[in-house]
Amino acid sequence: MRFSIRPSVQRTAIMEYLMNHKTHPTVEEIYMALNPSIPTLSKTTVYNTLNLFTEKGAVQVLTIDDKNARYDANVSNHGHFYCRSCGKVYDIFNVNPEAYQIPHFEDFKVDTVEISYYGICKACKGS
Amino acid sequence: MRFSIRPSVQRTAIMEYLMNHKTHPTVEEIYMALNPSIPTLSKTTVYNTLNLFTEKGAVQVLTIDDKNARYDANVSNHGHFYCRSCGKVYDIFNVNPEAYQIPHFEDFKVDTVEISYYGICKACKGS
DNA sequence: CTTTGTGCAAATTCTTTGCACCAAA
DNA sequence: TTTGGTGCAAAGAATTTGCACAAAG
Repeated sequence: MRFSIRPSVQRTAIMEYLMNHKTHPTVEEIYMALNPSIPTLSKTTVYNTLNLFTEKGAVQVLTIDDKNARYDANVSNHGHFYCRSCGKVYDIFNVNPEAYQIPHFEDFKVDTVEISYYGICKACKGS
Repeated sequence: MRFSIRPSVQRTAIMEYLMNHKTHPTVEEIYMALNPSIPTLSKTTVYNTLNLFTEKGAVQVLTIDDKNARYDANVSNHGHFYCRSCGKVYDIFNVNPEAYQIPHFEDFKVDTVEISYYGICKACKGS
């Protein structure tokens, strides 16, 4: 693992889960998914690990959902859609790509740009 | 007050506070600011009122700060900068205005676009 | 041995809910 | 006199913290 993070069974499993599930999972979802294969896993460790990954820039936290933090292993420029009905978070690619460029402001040193779309997804619209 | 919201002392005070303080205050900040002039005011009412305003589209909740909901009475198209050091939220106008247009996606019906910038503000940089 | 990681339990913080009382139409 | 608003206390939910034990270098 690059980013100078020492691997462990737990850390590797969490990173692999994030890379294989591009659903922007919550801490709870990651914990529930990995607990069967790592029965000793604690939610504290999931929190610790995701905080570490975030500090090191290995993953991005999305604040799109005010109830839970969502994690994304894709750190490249893309947006997200949050369905107000089912709560799922979807990736949005290739929309206003220039808006993701880090702007240079007089009074603020920007390091991250987050673009979030809110509404209802097709699946929920039908129901 | 338009938006078909019945006025009350509390509601009017909260809306006026938001219109006069464009600092994207938290529930706590609004409560603390108004409590001296309305001693009976409860935090529950601040929550109730802001939820009502949000449902009616009279104010916008910002999810930029994962710790607290921030409220903005300016519902027009603009972005926000969050200082990771002091936690203040600043308005960002006239940057990529086209990115605030509601996009039309095949699978998602979008009603809101939120653009958030994260970093360190000038005041915190110096310290 | 010394540093780092894990995980339990407890604490903290933000927000919502249930319910009784008050105010307005 | 019925509907809607307020506010207290309690509940709920997400996240962090303190600490002891385990693992790794």
